[in-house]
Amino acid sequence: MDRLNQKLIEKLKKSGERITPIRRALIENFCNHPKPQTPQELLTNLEKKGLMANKTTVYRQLEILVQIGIIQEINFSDRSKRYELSSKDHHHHLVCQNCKKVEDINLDNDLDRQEKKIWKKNHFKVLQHSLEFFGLCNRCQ
Amino acid sequence: MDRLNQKLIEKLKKSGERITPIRRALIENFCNHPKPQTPQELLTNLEKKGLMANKTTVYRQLEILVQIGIIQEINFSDRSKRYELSSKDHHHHLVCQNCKKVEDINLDNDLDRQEKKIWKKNHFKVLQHSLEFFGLCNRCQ
DNA sequence: GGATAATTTGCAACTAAGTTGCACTAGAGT
DNA sequence: ACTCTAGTGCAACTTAGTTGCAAATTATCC
Ligand SMILES: [Mn+2]
Ligand SMILES: [Mn+2]
Ligand SMILES: [Zn+2]
Ligand SMILES: [Zn+2]
Repeated sequence: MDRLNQKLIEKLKKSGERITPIRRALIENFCNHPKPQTPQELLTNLEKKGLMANKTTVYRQLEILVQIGIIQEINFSDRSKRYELSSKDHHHHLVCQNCKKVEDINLDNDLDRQEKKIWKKNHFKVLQHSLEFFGLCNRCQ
Repeated sequence: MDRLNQKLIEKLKKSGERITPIRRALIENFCNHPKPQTPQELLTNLEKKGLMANKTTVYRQLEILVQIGIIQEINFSDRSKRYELSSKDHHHHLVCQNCKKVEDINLDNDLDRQEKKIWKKNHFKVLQHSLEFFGLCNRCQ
């Protein structure tokens, strides 16, 4: 966990970005929270750690961290986007509509096959996809 | 096309809703435009037909039409949600990132299988999912 | 057709997410 | 320590969507 933290800071540095308290805190936060977070939630979490950041800054940092590939954007069809550490294995989510718990799920081979089919059938070149499942977790049924 | 129109008006009426010019126009619009539209686009399209509607009204009608099941909400991860006629066969979309063209695509058996697997493995009851593909259409590659 | 009651509509004011320009601050290399 | 550039905060703005309420419209009953 702390190793990951260091590794990501290195990655930031190598991309030519400066290491600032806010960036450090954001990365640390992402390393410790597996659940995809909204900018608003991030802002609150930073405050809890005693760092009064500005929302403009958070939005700007999120954009940069996405570009570098440290985090990724996820869409749960609510008002605002969410962000989580980008993992090596591309995955999707099971979102409980009741308790809001989020589970990771991995079914990538299948999606790859789909995209190849799409290429053959529709001559459409898929560059990315979004897939999320909504329902009830084992506790909430 | 015109038959469909009538059928949907009937469905509205049976659900206890009144038939108003705006509702008529909205349904007609959905019948004639296959592409998923934003509330803003809908508003503009109604205006083109000479119907000056209010945005509040459009938002309220969209909510009702979704509840009745006449239209469905789609999320292309942009700023605003989109709406299209709900078809009998649940489907997904290929969205061209260049020309914004939208193609329908049907791969439901596979998703059903996935959801059964998810049930067995994670004990998560999937109630709905969102899946959209983004990339380049045959013309734009 | 006209009165009535309940829906629907429009308006204005509001919330919430996100963006922009600009002046000020603070990292990193010398 | 100095300098230059990148990062930050603030205020003002945009855009999507929501809410309360008064006025207009629809369906129903006579
Ligand atoms: Mn995840
Ligand atoms: Mn469609
Ligand atoms: Zn749950
Ligand atoms: Zn295209």
